[in-house]
Amino acid sequence: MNENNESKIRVRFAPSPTGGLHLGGVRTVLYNYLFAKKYNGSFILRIEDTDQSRFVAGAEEYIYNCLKWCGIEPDESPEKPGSYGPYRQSERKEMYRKYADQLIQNGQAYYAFDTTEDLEKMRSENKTDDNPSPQYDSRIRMKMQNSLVLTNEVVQQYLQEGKPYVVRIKMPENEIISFNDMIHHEVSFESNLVDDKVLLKADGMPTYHLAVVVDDYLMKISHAFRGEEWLSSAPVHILLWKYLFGLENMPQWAHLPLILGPNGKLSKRDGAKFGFPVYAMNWTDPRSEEFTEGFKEKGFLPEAFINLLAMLGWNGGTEQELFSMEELIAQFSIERVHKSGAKFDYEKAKWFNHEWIKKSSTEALYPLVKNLFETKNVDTKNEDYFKTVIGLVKERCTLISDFYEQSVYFFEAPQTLDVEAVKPKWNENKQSFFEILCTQLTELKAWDVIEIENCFKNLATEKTIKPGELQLPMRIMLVGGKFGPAVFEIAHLIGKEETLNRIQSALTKINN
RNA sequence: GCCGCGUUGGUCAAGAGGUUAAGACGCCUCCCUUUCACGGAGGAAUCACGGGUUCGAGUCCCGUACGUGGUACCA
Repeated sequence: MNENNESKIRVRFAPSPTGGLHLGGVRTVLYNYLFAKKYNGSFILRIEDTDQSRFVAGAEEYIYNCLKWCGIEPDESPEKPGSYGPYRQSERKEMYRKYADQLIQNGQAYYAFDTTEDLEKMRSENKTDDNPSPQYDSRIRMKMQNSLVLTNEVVQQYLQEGKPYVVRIKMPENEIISFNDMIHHEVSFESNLVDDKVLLKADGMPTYHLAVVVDDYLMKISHAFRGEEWLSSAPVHILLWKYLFGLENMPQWAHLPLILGPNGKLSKRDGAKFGFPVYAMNWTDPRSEEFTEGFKEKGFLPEAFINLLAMLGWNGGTEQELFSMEELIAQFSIERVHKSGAKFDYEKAKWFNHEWIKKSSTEALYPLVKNLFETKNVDTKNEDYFKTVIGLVKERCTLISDFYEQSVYFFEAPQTLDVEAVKPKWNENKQSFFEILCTQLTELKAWDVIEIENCFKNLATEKTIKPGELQLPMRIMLVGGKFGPAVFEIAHLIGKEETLNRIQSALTKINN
């Protein structure tokens, strides 16, 4: 970045509230946020709701919730206005028109009265194999119904009659429009190949193109990060900056590489198809009722989610892969953001979560796991006991939801036992071992790990069976399957009575 | 079609003219643990292709291929 420290760093994330917030969106927020925090700047959340037809109830609220979950608090937002409000574009509607008027007056934009039908007709008439999508550009604009073609009288008359119109930018001819992107560096376009984009819609709302420029100016945005899908429309924005506010005031652009799915741009359909979340949090479209799973509900820790997103397109240049938000803020640099898109790998994502679960304290995990067990209606006994269990099993949990199967047996006797794992090698001697074990354990004075283990091993020696051969059956009896921490540890925790009950009930099952 | 952007193992990636081309995920083998994990030791696997420039190219240039985005009164 430039060492121009004169003006304050101000960045923004500007989503349109039309549905779930996906991976790429969160990563854009993240990079914005990291950049702002690194340079002591401000991070602004602006809601780009200029398309009334795409309004979705609850979508804005949902965005706030996602950011909150991620641990990203905007410095300014519709909920927390700063001095550049309002922060919703729909509420700024009146601010855009004068800029559109200014452009028209300067001959840099014009009124266009073409109806949807006119446009369709133009497109179908000009459509050829070589040009499947004809643009409203310098070649055809003189054949349309606009203030470039119509006489001034007619234009005034239309305006007075209230005939619907849009304002289009008039792309200059034979110009090279170039700018310096923080990630892609020099990028250039030929003006002849860019169409006359609509700036102001018939309903008086600005399109993204006008709104983003005007708002970034008015909100004193210093650096503008957005997805690479915007790179193609950058020339329109550059021109608008030049016309309206001066290139010297334009924010520095950074077009972030896309996050790709298994085949192409990541979509919510990929998630359903390949079994991984795409949105930060659960989202149900209020109209279609279509449900899309979120990382949060899938069992991801926000720290892990942030970490894995940060690494998708950025790398500190060291071998470090696990970063907390603070570490990211300290080490993030836009220069190290990649140019190319990154394919999302769910396996790696789960690895990050696993690492973060291991890193997290029992204290931090407790409320999450407690909540999980509550939804499963399991009585988790007392808090200390629960926490001991969490500490014991956390290294074998990849997702928070794994805590259920990895530790239910500490609270309830297993519903099913993997008897097939013991039956083949079962015999009289082992049967007798466990029967005697029960009586010996009953008489055990102190119920601690060492005592239980000694009792178990001594008896095994007496019976001339290798303790190892008996530990697996014991485990199945207590846990139900071939997993979990040390058996004697489990026996100790669940208590004498429960241990004896489980052994006895398992014995009858094995003999059936 | 046209325009933009991109291309190091299956995936994420280090690399900024001279390296045995890091590391991580995943996979495989072994050790630890007579469970599952954790941990440890190994292994297979890569510079899209073709031309230049250079004593020397993954690194620079050109072309091709492929991928990806845009081509809306959506953002």
